[in-house]
Amino acid sequence: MSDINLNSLKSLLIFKTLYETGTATRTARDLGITQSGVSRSLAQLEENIGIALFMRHKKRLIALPEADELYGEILGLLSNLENMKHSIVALREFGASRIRIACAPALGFAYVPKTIARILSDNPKYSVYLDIMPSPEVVRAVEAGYFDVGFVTLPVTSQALVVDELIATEAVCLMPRNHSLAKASVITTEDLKGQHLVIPNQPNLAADQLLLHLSEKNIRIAGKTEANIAAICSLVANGVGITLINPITAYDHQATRDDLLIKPFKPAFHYRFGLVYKQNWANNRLIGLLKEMLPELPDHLVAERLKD
Amino acid sequence: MSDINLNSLKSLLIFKTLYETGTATRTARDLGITQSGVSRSLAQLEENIGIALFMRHKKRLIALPEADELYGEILGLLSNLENMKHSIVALREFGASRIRIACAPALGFAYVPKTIARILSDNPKYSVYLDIMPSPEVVRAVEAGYFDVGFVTLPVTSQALVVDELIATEAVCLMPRNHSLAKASVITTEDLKGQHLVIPNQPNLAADQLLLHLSEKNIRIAGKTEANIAAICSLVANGVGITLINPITAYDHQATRDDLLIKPFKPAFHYRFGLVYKQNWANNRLIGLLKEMLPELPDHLVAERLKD
DNA sequence: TTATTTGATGATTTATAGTCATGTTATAAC
DNA sequence: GTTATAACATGACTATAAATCATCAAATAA
Repeated sequence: MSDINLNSLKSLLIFKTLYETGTATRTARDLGITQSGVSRSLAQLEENIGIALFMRHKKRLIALPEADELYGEILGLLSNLENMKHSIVALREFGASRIRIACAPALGFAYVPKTIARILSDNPKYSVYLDIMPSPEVVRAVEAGYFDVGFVTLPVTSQALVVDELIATEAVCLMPRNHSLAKASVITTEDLKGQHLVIPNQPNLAADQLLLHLSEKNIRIAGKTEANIAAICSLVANGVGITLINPITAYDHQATRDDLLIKPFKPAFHYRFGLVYKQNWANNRLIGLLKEMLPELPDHLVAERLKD
Repeated sequence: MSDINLNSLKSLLIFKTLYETGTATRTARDLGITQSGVSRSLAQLEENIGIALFMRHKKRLIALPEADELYGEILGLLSNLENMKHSIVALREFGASRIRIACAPALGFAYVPKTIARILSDNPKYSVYLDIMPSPEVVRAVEAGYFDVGFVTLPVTSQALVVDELIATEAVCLMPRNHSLAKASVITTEDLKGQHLVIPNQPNLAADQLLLHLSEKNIRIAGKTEANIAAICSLVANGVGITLINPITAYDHQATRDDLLIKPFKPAFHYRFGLVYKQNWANNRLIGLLKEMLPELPDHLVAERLKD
């Protein structure tokens, strides 16, 4: 008597139709059941919620004020339910349509946004949430469930996540168009002698390798500026110095300004980027799209072993 | 496969708990059912909506991205349902909690609003909708279902509605405090000779009776002003003339200004007010309250036969 | 290796929802 | 007044859906 049991939405639907049509017979016909079924359903609903909803007067069902109010409530609930059904259809059709992406800075400012834009132009239904953070934080955020997938600089060590390698490239040298090295076709470690270097302030495998290499070869640079990766290109363009940087970031920035030059660099410092996610996302359509829709890199930037 | 059958909310609740607890065993314990029931319910839900929600991996259930989204949807739906249950409990406790009241002007500006205020101060849960219109329109509006109850001037003829008589009073004479008749203790028809009368412009039994009576007795008045009942008292207070009016309106207005006098009038012109509503509201609690909570009238205003 | 935990499944029971046949009451038609 | 029609209720029955029991298989912890 006291606790309301609304597991069966059917009785609510029958009530709603009854309220709208006014007679049990008509309701039964509309819903494709029998009149006695409607009568029973109503009686049971009233018993269940402990409220008389219709007055039985001269063999007619007359809606009581309580029925008016319940009807209003039910309209809301049923429309909510209808929305959910639509969402389910969409889910079935397109799979999960929301993805939270954490992205390392190297890819986060243009490369991944470009990818997302491509996906969304084909499938406007998806919702995307994108944030940029250093690779180690990306890994932690995905492990913790704050994000669904992460773009990271490889290698990463995480036994909880699936790691797909996506891109392998070699560092390139970025310099102002009017730089003294502008005519060289390839830049080497030797060329850096006496130069001012601009390097990322985040721990960075390639930059570390470079500095180690310079010290091994006993090459002295004029000085260095450490900066956030988003600011490096601007520093270079303004003549602060030259930088060794992953080619994706380099091309992303060069595309928006004409005062920068990109040069190959020897020896090769490798950058590898990948996607990390939990096992349960393995067969997800959005993950698939993220991999498929990555912009092509200029051929000469792709490391040999990924070219096949 | 294609049409979604969500008659059973139970499966949604089981899914929700499963999503939250992470294991079917725990879910079963929490919900007081068996583990096999949970397993079956989930399998059936997935089959029903055509979406895999959990990945079965090493005898564990791992939520898929689709489950994340469905969970969000279900939270909304279930909170909606919870609200509805609360509404139902309130309905059971207090009956229908919304009432639409149509009211004749005589009672609509102060008497009924005062009643409503009393009811709401005791039971803030109720929602009230109040409108003012002439008695015949009140009757039609209630018959048509646009309003739940109506306060009307009696008599009314409607076989579709229940009519409860609430108040029987006699017309009183309202005049400015500085009027020449201000010293009389009782006003009679004779006293109206040569006076300017202010009367309601709506068809009105008492006013009609008065005019008939005056013409029968061959009493000539100086002139008359017909006005909306809401404006009559202001006209009187400003010296336009005197009026014969129902005592409720008279006292309502006199209470807010000190330049008006109320005098008994002979012979008696009766006013009767009543409540009209459809049969299905007969036992409604709000109707009962409306009757109970009417402000007391000063004793001398109540007609003899209602005094008991 | 053993004990424990987890989810899945066949067989069975239980509970629910609905039908059928019929009854009663009211209204409309003749 | 009689008859036909239409409304809702109800006892008895049935089909369907839901849950259980008992048991299995896989994984993990002791």
